[in-house]
Amino acid sequence: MAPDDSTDTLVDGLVRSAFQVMGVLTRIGAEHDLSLTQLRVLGILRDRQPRMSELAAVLGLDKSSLSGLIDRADRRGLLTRGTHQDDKRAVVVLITDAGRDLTQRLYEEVLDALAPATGRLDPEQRQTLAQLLEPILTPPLHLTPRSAGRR
Amino acid sequence: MAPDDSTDTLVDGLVRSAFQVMGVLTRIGAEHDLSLTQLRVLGILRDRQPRMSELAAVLGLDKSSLSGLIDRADRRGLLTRGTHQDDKRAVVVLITDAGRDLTQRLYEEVLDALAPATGRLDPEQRQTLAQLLEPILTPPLHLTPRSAGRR
DNA sequence: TATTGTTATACTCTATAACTATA
DNA sequence: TATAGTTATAGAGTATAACAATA
Repeated sequence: MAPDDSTDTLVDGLVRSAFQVMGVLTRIGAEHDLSLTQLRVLGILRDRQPRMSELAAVLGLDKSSLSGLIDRADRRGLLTRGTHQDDKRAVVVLITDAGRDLTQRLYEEVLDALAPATGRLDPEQRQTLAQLLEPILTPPLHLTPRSAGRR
Repeated sequence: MAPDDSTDTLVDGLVRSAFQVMGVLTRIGAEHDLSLTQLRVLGILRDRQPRMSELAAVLGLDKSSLSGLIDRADRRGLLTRGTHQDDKRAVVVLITDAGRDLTQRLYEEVLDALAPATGRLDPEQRQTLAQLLEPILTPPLHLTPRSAGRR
């Protein structure tokens, strides 16, 4: 309520940069026949093995929406479904080697695509920018890391 | 190529903040039965009267995709189609008063929704952050402002 | 009874291809 | 001929509702 000028300007910049970044992610995803959501799923699976319901919560989707999404990525061999040790109702989602390889390639393409933008700052400015972004980032929702109880 | 640590960390922050901002925009849009793209269209129309082809270019969509999108927003009275003065093939898109009102309300909701995040910085930090974002933002594609020749 | 996930259904979003009208 | 926009069509993404299996 009663936001000041600095907030206004900041939100404008955040929204514009968000659209710009999403544009890059969408384009790179599309070049590999991946939707933005699938891209995001692969990113999440790099270091987690969530169950369907956890994944749906993180993505802000209904669990029914996830079934088809995971089906399509599964059919392409990017991930697989596994069973949960303790809860026989649950399904855990696991990235495959092929999925991991693709994700790594995509990540490098994103870095390259954003290089002209990030390169307009010097290293010190990049560090400051990253540090200032940190507090505004919501801590990622807790996801069971590397499957329940393991590690 | 050969990105350093500061770039890596920055891109990570930019991507995460992008997903966070998009999450807010998607949710607020959905609460008003608007897709992210429709939200963006309304934002663009606040101060421009682009033709269909220009709008498609800015959004990165095929023009055929835009027809239905504009149809649905038109049916809801948020915008209208007008004719171009010089080119009888062209259609310009205009926001209506109702559309403008809704857009203003949505903008305030976005500010409110992001307030907990932006409030974690003090005004000086907000200003610095906005200034550091500026150089990484692509200048918005040129759109005929306020219809060709007017103003 | 409540929760996990899937399926059936419907609508939006998007692209490709074919079309009409105008340049 | 080329460009602007629409329409037809098809596939992906999403939500709601109903369902089976498990807790």
